[in-house]
Amino acid sequence: MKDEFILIQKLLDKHNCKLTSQKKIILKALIESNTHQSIIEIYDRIKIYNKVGLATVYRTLKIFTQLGITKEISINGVSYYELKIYSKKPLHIHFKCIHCNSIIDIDDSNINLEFIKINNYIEKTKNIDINDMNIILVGLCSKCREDKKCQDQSSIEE
Amino acid sequence: MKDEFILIQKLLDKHNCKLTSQKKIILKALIESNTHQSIIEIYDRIKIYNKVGLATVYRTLKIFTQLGITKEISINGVSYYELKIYSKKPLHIHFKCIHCNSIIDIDDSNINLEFIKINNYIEKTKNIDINDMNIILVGLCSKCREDKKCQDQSSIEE
DNA sequence: CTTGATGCAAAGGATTTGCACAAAT
DNA sequence: ATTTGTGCAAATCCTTTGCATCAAG
Repeated sequence: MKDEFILIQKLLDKHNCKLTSQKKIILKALIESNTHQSIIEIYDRIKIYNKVGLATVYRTLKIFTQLGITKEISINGVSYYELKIYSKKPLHIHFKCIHCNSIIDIDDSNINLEFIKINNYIEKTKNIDINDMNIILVGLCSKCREDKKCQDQSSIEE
Repeated sequence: MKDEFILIQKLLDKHNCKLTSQKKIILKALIESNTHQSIIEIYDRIKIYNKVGLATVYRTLKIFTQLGITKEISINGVSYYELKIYSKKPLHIHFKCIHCNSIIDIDDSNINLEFIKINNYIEKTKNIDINDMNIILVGLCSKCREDKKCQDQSSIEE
């Protein structure tokens, strides 16, 4: 754990930010979870054992995102955050099921490779710099897809 | 214009929705603009000549999006809408400049083709149905990129 | 003792909702 | 008449901000 904080410490230092106990608590929550979390989820999780204000969670994750420590994804007007540094899945896309509303990570090195290629192509042809890529697929997850199949089946049988 | 409303009329009928004068006004605003617009932008645009409430714009675009008439994209907690049916660029991605905050459409048939391939691959390997794809790239647009270059240049010269 | 960080409560902006009324079959 | 849509204002949800206080060099 200590090791992981060194780079973050440096990043914060560079921007005159202090690695306070609250920031450590929030970082811990990010490290412990291996997926995106909303502010409220993070807040509810840490407030049980620690005294941290909601506003601090908002402020901290905003700073973390500016420094590239976390990544922010916005779905239906709500922001979710996940660790970017040290992540086992640094580039991954999200899938939102229209039926059960769950948000699933899709992490596949073949896909990631394709996206990197596309990004390079866009950067060259459009003369822009791309720092980040947010992809959200929307559709039916495998579970709801099965459920729906069964449902359709039974309505035919009626 | 009339022709374009027939399919929409049918879609609305199927869901027991009426194609009211307000819905026509909003549709017109969507057709006239060839890019994404926020609710407020649409509202401000139409309220000059027509009496339409803000809530109606919200309600209408929610229905339109459910029926697949419009597409919703959410950036920084704000929803933007664009016509999906009859669109000249049915599949396109958005780019947000971190410097000037402008949101630019990127429409390129090569890119679109690649995305379709990736979608097919994901559908097969992950056993899901994909209805929609939201892609937002974040970075520096060509203009700000140039501005920054000049700035860096001058700071070197100092 | 100065600078930045925090917690709280209040304010803000985007969106939704309750309700009485209007429109259209 | 019945159903659906509308405008308005109030309510709601997520997020930001002002301010007094706290923590640390």
